[in-house]
Amino acid sequence: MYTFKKEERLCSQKLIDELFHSGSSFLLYPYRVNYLLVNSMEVPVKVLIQVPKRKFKRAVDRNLIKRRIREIYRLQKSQHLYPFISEGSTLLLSIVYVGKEIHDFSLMEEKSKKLWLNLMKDLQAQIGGNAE
RNA sequence: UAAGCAAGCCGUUCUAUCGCUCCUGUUCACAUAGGAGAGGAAAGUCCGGGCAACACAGAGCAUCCUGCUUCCUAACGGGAAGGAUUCCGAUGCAAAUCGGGAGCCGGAAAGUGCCACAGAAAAUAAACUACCUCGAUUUAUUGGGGAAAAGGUGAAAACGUGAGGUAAGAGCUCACGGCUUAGUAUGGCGACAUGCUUCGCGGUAAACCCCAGGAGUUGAAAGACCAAAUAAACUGACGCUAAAGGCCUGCUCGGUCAAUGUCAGAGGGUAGGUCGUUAGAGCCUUAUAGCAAUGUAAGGCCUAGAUCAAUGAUAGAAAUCCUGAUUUUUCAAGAUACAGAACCCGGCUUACAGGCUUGCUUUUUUC
Repeated sequence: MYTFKKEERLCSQKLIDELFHSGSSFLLYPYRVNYLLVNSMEVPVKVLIQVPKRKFKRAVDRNLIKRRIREIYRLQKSQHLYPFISEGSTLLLSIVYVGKEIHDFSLMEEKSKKLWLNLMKDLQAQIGGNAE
């Protein structure tokens, strides 16, 4: 359950291009999220985590934030994310850290819970819209 | 004993749960067991090499880099030892000796240029005050000449001191001394040192320049290989004739070509993957040569390998530091630096909480 294997990461250049060209996005401080539903692959969600070099000059800081986000995603995904993805489709997801400073793990955890709720709402609205 | 400086070394530890990357074993597979998993700077990308591709007859010019000597090294702009210069300290009347530092240490006597402000003058000399001298006169002014000693200016004023010399002066001459060129003798592998003879006496080479030595360009996004899918073109096979077309032939039949269709192939090399790529100028121990950098020999060890990029998160305990309270050992809160491998090595430079070791200097105490 609490895994984070290679297959769950978004590595393909083509998929990334597709996500940023035709995907939707919203902002929930300190994250910005891009997402796109595509046809099914081997996993329900493929995720991409980014921390901009412009805001954090030192590699140590960027690594720390990326590792925290990854850990939060790993612990929360099965509870908050997977049940809402319908079978036969995969969600491409990009999480960008836009905060200016490094926050505590607990705060980031709280924020990300809100993030999932927000994301689910948007997704449901989108699916409903398509059906009409 | 305390403080400061320099050099070297270390640079949080343990447990539990849940993960990540690689390797090995088992398994058809799903899985599962075991092992390994950031640094002294991994950083800056400043030098030097390996490796790779491309370029390259030979010679010259330009450009750039290096610049005391010898040694070490794969190589270096790095290091070691030494020389000269210079700074600090100690001893000493002084000369000097000893100890500890410092650095873009070839040439200004090949040539050219430049030297702010101030000052008379910043370099073939030059004359503001003052000095000497020859005139002119209105007798305190003016003109010519000599002179670089004195004044003041400046970062720097034609080597310093003394004597001779002179109208007054001047390395103009002499003595002693300083720096320096060339020659020579001795010592040293050499830089260089010491002596003698001799030439000369502002600075600047990070201004041009001269001398000696050296440099091909680009970097692992190098480069080598495998190779879906798709489109057009190519090749082959099959299929096809209802009509039209080219050729054999003026016509008919027949043959053939082309086109359309289906299938296959080759090519190129996109997506993606493999190698390069972690066994190396490697690490550890011992012996040995050397003042040392370092070399040699023997034995042992295998010690990160990701590719959008692993090495983490949470909880608990311990250690250290600091602040406050208490008061002389307890409690509470906080902190635990700089910083994250990306082809690999050798250096240099910069960052760094806290701790340890060694050396030197100063201070205090005791003998």
